[in-house]
Amino acid sequence: MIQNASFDIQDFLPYLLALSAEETSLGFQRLYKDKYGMLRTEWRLLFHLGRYGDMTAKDVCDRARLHKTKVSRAVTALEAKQFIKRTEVPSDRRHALLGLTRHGLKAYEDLSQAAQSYDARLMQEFSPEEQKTLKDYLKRVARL
Amino acid sequence: MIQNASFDIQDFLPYLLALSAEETSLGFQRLYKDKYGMLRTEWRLLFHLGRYGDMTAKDVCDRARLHKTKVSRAVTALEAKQFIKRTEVPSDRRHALLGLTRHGLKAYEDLSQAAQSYDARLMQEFSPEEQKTLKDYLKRVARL
DNA sequence: TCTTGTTAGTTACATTTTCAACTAATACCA
DNA sequence: TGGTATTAGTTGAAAATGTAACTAACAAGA
Repeated sequence: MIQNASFDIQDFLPYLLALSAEETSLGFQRLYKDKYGMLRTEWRLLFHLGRYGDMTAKDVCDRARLHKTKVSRAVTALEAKQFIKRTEVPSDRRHALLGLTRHGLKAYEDLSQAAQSYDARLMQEFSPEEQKTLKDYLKRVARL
Repeated sequence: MIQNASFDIQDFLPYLLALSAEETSLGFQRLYKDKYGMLRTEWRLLFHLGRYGDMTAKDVCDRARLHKTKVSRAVTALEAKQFIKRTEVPSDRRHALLGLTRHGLKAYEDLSQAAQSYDARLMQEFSPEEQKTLKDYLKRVARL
């Protein structure tokens, strides 16, 4: 059925990454979406605060590679859901420090655990060496 | 600055894939978006028709793993831009065969070439063996 | 041939994302 | 001190996506 052998889209890295990302994100989405009513950006924000501690929205933008409007809306949403709180910084009232509430911490711990299991499930088809290789390569591609 | 060492989001496969996909798709997006005014789904449709020959929208859904509404809209858009034409199948008037116009074929050839160069550029940091390994692993993750 | 079920594709609507413009606070510098 | 430039974050409108309901054509059995 192959017509033009010039270049196969199935070997195009951005396409392979897009398909893989779609394939793997759907399963995890159910966890944070159905259970906590979160959006992808909200989950990322939660994880960054949980893992790396309090930081400003700007820090989240840089670390999580998210646009400021996305972060701004995620902050509003997670604040409304009582997962995070913001504390104004008196020395520079332009930004506010974001941190998890007790409730947010619980959600983070639960989702973090779930992510770990889900990751293990996804990776079970790969040997430990392969797992390390795959993730190392992806970090290089993502410039992490 | 690390607070909770339980599980690092940077090692979570869906997250790594999402970042890598975003990182690599942006560069290519400029090509099909700015030059041809195409959307991601439209580019995928074009590539599938160019590479694998004429097929119905349903075939595209299955092969390209796209939802039928996305494909339906991409078909309408690419038809309006004169990149593809549809031919009704008399034996079953429910579906129509999609194929590239001369204009669409030129766009496909151009973009296919651009994709190849872009892919090479992305992969140049990897040795030939590493390139093969990375893509093989991704195909396994994506269940291709 | 009716009627029930399935399939291909479209349309409508709600949700998300993106983009650009905006406000408010601070920094820099003549 | 005053004026301009930056920076953090918000808001609104437009574009894109996802979901579900819909139409039209065909299939298959009573």
